[in-house]
Amino acid sequence: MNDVSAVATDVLRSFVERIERLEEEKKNLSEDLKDVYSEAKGNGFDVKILRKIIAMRKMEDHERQEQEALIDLYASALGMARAE
Amino acid sequence: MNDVSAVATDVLRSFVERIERLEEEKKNLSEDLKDVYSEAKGNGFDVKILRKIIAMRKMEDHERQEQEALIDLYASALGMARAE
Amino acid sequence: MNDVSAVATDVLRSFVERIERLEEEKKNLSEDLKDVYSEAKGNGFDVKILRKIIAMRKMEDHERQEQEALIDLYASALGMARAE
Amino acid sequence: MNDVSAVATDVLRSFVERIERLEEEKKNLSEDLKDVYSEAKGNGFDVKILRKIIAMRKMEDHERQEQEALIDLYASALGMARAE
DNA sequence: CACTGGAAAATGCCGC
DNA sequence: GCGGCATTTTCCAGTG
Repeated sequence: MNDVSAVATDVLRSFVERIERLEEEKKNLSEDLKDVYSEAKGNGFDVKILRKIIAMRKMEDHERQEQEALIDLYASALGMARAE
Repeated sequence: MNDVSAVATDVLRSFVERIERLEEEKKNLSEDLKDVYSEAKGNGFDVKILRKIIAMRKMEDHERQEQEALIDLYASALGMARAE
Repeated sequence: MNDVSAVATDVLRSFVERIERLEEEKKNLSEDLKDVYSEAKGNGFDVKILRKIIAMRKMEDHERQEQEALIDLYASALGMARAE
Repeated sequence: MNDVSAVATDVLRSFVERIERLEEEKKNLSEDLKDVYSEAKGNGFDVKILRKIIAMRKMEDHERQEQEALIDLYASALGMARAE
């Protein structure tokens, strides 16, 4: 194997390692999340409802951003119409 | 509000915060991952293939072989030529 | 509301309806597809593999071969044994 | 090839055909959708905004269903029988 | 012609 | 163990 591909191989290997490292961390966080839900369950909370609450809070956030985006969108659409 | 439900509310709030915190961290890692793939792309690697490689490494060898075998089986039943 | 915008409103409404109609039909087809896969599963077929087969058939031969070649290249650079 | 696998092959082939047929139909609908959006654009509508409107109508629908689901969820968590 | 955002598909997880 | 749901990942069309 020549030097060029040897270098590329090293770079590839490095990317693969970084990716696998990050995915490992993500997996750990997923497990932490599962644990927190379990703990909540152990404290008498209904996990399904808890998830729903989290989802709704996320959605409200998202919704707010959507509204903003829509306003921007209309604004630019009207701006473009005027420009032409 | 009585003491009992006040306590429950606090506990609930605490769970929600922990969950949202963890989800935030996961989201950050996902962005980091995206960045690494971008960087790899910038270095001339094919992201799609890279993802496939990562997936293959995740899979155990025998598992992968079983899957390949099944694909071959179905493919040959359908008269498909497989790439060598 | 004046005539011009009344007309535009009607036209808009008509587009929205046509779009939603088409999306509804698409959704129905997606459900049909799910059903067929379920039925295949009930007949002993491995759905995951079946999906892979369908994907392979969609891909042109040379395209598939190029992809396989790249995977081999990356895999061998990483010292991964490929299933034969 | 013996009779058993010959039969299985036929069944497999039949599933593959049904799936590909359905996917073909879906693809056609996607193209129809694209055409409608194009036509709307030709009539002076902003496609991006149009898509947003469609999405919002879908979301409002979805939202309503979510609310219903949440009520059911709380009701069942509290052990309340809901009217059927 | 690469990039972004949005649609579609696939995977994994949960309760039953 | 299976089906349904939610999340994640992949794909693709439109845009600059």
